[in-house]
Amino acid sequence: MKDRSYHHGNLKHELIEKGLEYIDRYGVESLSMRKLAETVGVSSAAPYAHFQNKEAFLAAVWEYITDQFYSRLEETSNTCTDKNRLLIELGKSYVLFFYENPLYYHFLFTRINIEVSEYKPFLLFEDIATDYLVEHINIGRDSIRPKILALWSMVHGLAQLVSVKGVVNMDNLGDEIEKILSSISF
Amino acid sequence: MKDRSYHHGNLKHELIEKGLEYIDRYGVESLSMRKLAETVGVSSAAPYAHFQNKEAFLAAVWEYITDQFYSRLEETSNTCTDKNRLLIELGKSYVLFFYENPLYYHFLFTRINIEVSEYKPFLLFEDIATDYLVEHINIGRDSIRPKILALWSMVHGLAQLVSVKGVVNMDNLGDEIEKILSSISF
DNA sequence: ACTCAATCTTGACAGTGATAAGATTGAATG
DNA sequence: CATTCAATCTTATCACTGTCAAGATTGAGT
Repeated sequence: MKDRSYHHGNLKHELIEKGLEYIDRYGVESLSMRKLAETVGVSSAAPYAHFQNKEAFLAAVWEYITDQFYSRLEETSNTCTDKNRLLIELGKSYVLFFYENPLYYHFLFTRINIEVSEYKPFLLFEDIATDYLVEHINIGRDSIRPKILALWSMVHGLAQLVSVKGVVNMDNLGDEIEKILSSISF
Repeated sequence: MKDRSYHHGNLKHELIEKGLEYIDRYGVESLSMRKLAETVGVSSAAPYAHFQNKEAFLAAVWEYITDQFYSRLEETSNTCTDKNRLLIELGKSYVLFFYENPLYYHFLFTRINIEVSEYKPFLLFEDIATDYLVEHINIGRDSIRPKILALWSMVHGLAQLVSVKGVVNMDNLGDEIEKILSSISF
């Protein structure tokens, strides 16, 4: 907590946290390394001791947010007692996470070339959805893939459409999402 | 076509076209007004005679791309003879448009605060989907809204997920999309 | 032929990402 | 405890960006 010392002591982590905060409020577009450095109380070149360049810094923030997203899904998965509602609850969490932080969606999914097999939140959703469908639908585990993708697309798309004005009634968003997700069948 | 004349003659339109081309190739992130001006063969401040600022310019490009998107959907709607396949074909066009121009999705849906009732491509999709469901499902026109949103979310989400590596088999993407879209029912 | 508004250029400003050179330090070593 | 050294931070600087004010150029209408 030595605010005035030459060595900040916790700069790397604080840059990520403050950067996250800034992105959440104003978006990536207007984030600058210099402003960020000043916010943290450090010279404009200091961040480059911890990150090769701005892109590398944003990548770090990207992983940070991804972890939050994953944790949210994981928590939902763990706390949901009614297995019949697991898929719906997971979908709700998926959508609500980005409704609560609209700028994250943009930031997470448009900057970096994601590979599905390496993106943990996707894999988690896929696993749970697969188990669910195997349990509730009478088809084999292999012919299930298109349904998984349909479901996933729906949740993923809804996560973004929710931030479009006028699409969904925002008053009781949870119910609204549930109504939409459960309006189709397999 | 007077390339060397003081007055360019067609600057505004050419800026939009070249800007579009650039975004398509490298993304919005790295687009600069100065480079663009140089590309077109004009001084760095010239664009500001036609656009208040960079944001206004990007807004113009945004409308330009939106028009293309809308035209694509409209054409599909007009040329599809089999009314039973209209919805599927529309969904395919929706997804394929962004597959062919992956950077457009990012550009269209993350910069500007869209209002549904003013976004023509959304309205078109909604109209067609509504007609289709009314025709094929035995429920009233009012209780149909959640299904529309589910369908739309799915198509919209798939449009983005398709650009994620490893999600869909790219060899015959059209069939793949159709398989996914038709794997659910209402 | 003249005028004028639209268009374009030049020159400047502050803010940006980034790098090189050097200053400061905490921690490990003797 | 003194010394060393690598990690960390500052300062100075670079090329580039968006944008504006001032003035130059021109085509279209009088």
